[in-house]
Amino acid sequence: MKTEKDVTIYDIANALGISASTVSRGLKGHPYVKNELKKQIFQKAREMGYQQNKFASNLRQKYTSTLGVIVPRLDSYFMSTVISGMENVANQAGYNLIISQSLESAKKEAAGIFTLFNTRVDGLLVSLSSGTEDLTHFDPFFKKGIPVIFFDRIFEHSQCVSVIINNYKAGYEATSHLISQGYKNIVHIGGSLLRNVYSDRYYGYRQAMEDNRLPVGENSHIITDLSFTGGVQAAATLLQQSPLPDAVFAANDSSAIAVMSEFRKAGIRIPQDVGIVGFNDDPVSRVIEPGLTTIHYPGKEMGEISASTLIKMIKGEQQDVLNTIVLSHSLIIRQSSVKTRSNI
Amino acid sequence: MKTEKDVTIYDIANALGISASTVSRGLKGHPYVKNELKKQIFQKAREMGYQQNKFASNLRQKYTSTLGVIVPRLDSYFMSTVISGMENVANQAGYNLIISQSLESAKKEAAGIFTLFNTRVDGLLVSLSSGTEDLTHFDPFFKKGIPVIFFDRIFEHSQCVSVIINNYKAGYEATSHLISQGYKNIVHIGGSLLRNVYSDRYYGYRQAMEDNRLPVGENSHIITDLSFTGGVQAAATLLQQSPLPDAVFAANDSSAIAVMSEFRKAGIRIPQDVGIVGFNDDPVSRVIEPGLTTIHYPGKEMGEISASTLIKMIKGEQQDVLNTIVLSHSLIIRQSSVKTRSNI
DNA sequence: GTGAAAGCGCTAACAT
DNA sequence: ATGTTAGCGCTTTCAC
Repeated sequence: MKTEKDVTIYDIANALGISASTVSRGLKGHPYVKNELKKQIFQKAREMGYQQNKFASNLRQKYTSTLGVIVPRLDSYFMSTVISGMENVANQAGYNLIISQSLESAKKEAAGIFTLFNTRVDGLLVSLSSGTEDLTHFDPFFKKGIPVIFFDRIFEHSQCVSVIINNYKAGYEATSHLISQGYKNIVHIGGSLLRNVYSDRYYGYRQAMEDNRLPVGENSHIITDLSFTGGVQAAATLLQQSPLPDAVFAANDSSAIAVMSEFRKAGIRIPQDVGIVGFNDDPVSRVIEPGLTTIHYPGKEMGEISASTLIKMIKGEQQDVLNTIVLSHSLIIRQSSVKTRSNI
Repeated sequence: MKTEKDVTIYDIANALGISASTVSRGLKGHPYVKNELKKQIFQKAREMGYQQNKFASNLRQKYTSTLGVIVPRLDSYFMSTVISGMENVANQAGYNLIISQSLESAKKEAAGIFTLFNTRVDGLLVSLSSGTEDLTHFDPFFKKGIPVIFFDRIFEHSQCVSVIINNYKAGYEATSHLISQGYKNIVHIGGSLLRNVYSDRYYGYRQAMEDNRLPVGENSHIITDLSFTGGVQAAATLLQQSPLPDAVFAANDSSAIAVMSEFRKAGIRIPQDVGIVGFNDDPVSRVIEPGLTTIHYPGKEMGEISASTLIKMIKGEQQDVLNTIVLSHSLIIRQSSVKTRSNI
């Protein structure tokens, strides 16, 4: 596919009757090169259609100006906002983003990480797959001292910075809100407890229940893949319980909405009969009826902060003591969980 | 940041008492190397923590196994499914994806394209920004014969393959459906006519109106950025018209839903008073009430086909005559546009 | 200020 | 089947 030969700094040097090293220096604004000459070099470079060869440059310099990103899935609203935020920051700082997805498989994750390592990314931005059990596949990065940042779905590691929200608190707040509305028999629909995001939300839920002396039965916790379909199935399970739970706190909006939709089909009124709270503040949650109460989750900011922190680490501008960055979340109260007249 | 020296094929060669070229050949499964030796090489490589240096390899080979992607925005459901599809295919074929977004600005698009060119991507996957007026910023790619594929928001170009759906037909079908339901005063909310996706949908709409001898007034076409907010504004404009239109065909689901929501707030019944059709089949459209009639749009497949075609082109396996790939869409009829008893 | 020259690590022609 | 060797294009001492 590649045809014509590329213009190199040697070609420019020849055309100008100077040496390649001077061209190299001139092109990157080295102070030793006379301004006059610099201009000529730039001029000639443009004229000849010069394109710098990053491989050769990288080969010498040992860095790539590339950040690796690996996430469970690309096709969720939350993840796309995160990545959008990362792209903004990376781009402005002169970094490229190489993106891959694990599709929730630990194996695919390991393979992706390996590829990114071979691609010699300067740093890594990671949100773990639901199946990941340990961090051994990151060892090459740790050994080489290449910075790794975990965001959202993290794993505690002394060498890594984590960017998260306080999922425990969010889970606690969501549940407390339901309790304050008079709901008592509250069920939690969550994801794999291997992942901090889901275990924290779950324990937050439990704590809130306990603090209010509400019982948590063994049927009160359903673990799903948090897909819409998973939510439909969970709803079917719940509909067989008697008594029916009077509220559901789901660890994401998709499953919350699936449950809401199935319950309504079954003639259950939301929020009068059953209250529902989701998680993520997906745009769906504000247009659906009734509006879904949910936890707002700063995706774009999470992406921006993760990327900018990573870049600082790469440049050695980051203090080593930094370990965790916690972003603030907020409970967005809509109609799906409000029994009383008060409304927002 | 980079500390310890990397292990090279020379180190492996030394350790094994053989030459670097044999190691190189062994590592990539060259048939000339004895199986026995191959095993030793792999074994040693793993033992020493060898990591292949892609720069050096690329520098020699002149290709990068990297595909550049540039899209208007990353944070839409449609785009994230497209990219997810691309990532699947690229990854399986051993390609990396470098992704950047133009944020609908022609200037940012040009800058992104330039960076991708310098990064020496082997090929380009592009969906144009709404502001792009010509293709001059792609010239470096065309000149060098690097394959470019346009998907969704395309620009006709003899050297490029385009992957699209038939937006004209989709617009025609959406509008015809509304007409068949008895709606007559149908308004279209669309995007920039510079982009095929929006102009085609618009002309499809017009043609359907014309074929049914329905008038298209000058107020019948509102151009917005197709955001939710844009939809809210469009709704405000429409609410001032008298008579009120009795149906809206919007070029995406976000604005359709915004209009639906605003109209309902104003006491207008959907679909009895006003019928609404969107575009994209965003997951929202099936959970909202009433369900939104919309055009299903195969995002993931569009991504997969674009990527696999690009890879074929890079490898020279693609026939040159190929110019456009049209994927099929379908009209998903839900409640928002159905006046009669028939329902799906 | 500018030039000469030695690599960076890998690959591929050529030799054996 | 394996080794030798000459670059790929750039950066970076070290001279001058």
